[in-house]
Amino acid sequence: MPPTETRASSSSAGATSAGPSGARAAETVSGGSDLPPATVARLPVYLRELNLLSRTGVEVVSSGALAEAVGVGPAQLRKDLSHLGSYGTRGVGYDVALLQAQLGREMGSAHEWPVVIVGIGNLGRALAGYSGFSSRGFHIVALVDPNPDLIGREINGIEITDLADLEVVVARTKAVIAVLATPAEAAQAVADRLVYQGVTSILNFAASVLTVPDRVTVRKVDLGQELQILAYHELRKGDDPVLAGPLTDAALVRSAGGDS
Amino acid sequence: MPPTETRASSSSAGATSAGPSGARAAETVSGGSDLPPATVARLPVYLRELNLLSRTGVEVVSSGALAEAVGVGPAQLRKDLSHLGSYGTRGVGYDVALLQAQLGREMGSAHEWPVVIVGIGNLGRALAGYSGFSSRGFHIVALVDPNPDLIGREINGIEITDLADLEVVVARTKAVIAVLATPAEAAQAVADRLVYQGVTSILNFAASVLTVPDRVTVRKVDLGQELQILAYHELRKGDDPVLAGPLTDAALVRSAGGDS
DNA sequence: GCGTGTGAAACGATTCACAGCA
DNA sequence: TGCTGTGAATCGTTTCACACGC
Repeated sequence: MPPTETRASSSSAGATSAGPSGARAAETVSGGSDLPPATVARLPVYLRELNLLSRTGVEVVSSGALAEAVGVGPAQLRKDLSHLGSYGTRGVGYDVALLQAQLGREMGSAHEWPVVIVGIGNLGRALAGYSGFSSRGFHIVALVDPNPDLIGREINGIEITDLADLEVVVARTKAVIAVLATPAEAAQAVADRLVYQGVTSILNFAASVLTVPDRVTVRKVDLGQELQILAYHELRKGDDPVLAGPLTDAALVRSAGGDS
Repeated sequence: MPPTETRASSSSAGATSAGPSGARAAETVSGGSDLPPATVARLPVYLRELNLLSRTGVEVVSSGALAEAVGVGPAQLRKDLSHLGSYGTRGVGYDVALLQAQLGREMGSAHEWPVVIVGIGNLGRALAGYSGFSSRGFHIVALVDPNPDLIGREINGIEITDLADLEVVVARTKAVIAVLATPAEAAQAVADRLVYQGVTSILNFAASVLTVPDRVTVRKVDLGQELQILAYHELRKGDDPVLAGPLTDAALVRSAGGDS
């Protein structure tokens, strides 16, 4: 019987933890540990806005102002921040620099994370040059692909390595975070090799479900899926059915609303 | 006073509806209308797997099998599907073709959605050629960018148009879905123009918060943010405190777990 | 028997509302 | 006075458990 594994799926779900087996991490004393996932997903947004504010010279923000800027409710922002401790001043607001520091610490902004990208197709190539990675402390240290036409070529000063050498590359660069931009069929096999080599976080752009051991965190980003969700909402907007819309016979009358 | 607007934020939240004003949609009788957002986010995944199954010749799936394949609990899958009606057979499972059809209808898979991409940088270029779009019914009908070096060039047979002509392009192509891959600073201005021109769904790759009228649905995908969330989890893994984190020499014995 | 469909319970996340402190 | 920090209320989602029909 194989050890505990989880399937990682939706674009908002990272999978880790929870092994029914031993583990039972010892509620470590130091920094307050795990925040609610929903909060974790928002912290980067707050952090980005704080960086922006501090660059503009703002020294203090109220929860109201910051919340407005990032598009959440003020109460939610306060609750989120309260999970990390009390870094605000009543009647005043939050010290931007302080909050920035605390938040950055929580998110590991100080670290320089080496990242390996596997699959240098359309998307992988774009990710290799994406400035949003490097600007947030992620260094692309290797590009990996099986295509002989690509191997040896450089993107942004990084040479593309043969997929056959994946193990070597991961070991050499000591990367624990990997980005998967391979075709769906290849994704699981690559993931297995990455994980075996010590990678514990995977950002998966392939449209397939990965099965990984519990200790590995996977986040899936499926661009096609995102558009499909938009299409879903499109379908039930404007009353004009797009013609070719076979269903939708009657009632899409927006607000049918004779009340009561 | 401008009409109701919402800020759209996290990668899992689409914003629409909810206007505190009138609306109050009348619980329309016909086809079961809006599904819970969490369900909507999963339907594309189910659909993809069903397509796969049907291509393999499978004719029936149980909730258990399908759930396993897409990485959710069987109960969740059944509840999700139950929102669209009863398309399964008790004691047997779901007819793949039928379910595929129903689900496809719900997600508008029959439609051919024209899509405009604004911002042909690294990412925009990749998205322009991304097969995951076209294969799911989304046709890239225009690429728009202000860079004179790009205007007139072609990607995948589509010519890049001047951002100045955005309105013309949207009008001509009748696109209601747009993809934003501009720098963060430009995103809001472009979004405003898109919305004014009749676009009602935006997939936003820019790392900034968009403010749009209520009727417009926005989904944000922030790739840097995704990595940051992974980094957060990385930070609280392996007990070895970081120290530039080479850890992993020892314990990666796949199943650390001497059971019990 | 077996697997769907579904109410009910459990859980988590968001919102409200207010006490407490600068 | 004003804004934070937080219990309590609300809302949505997931999970459980079982009745129903093939």
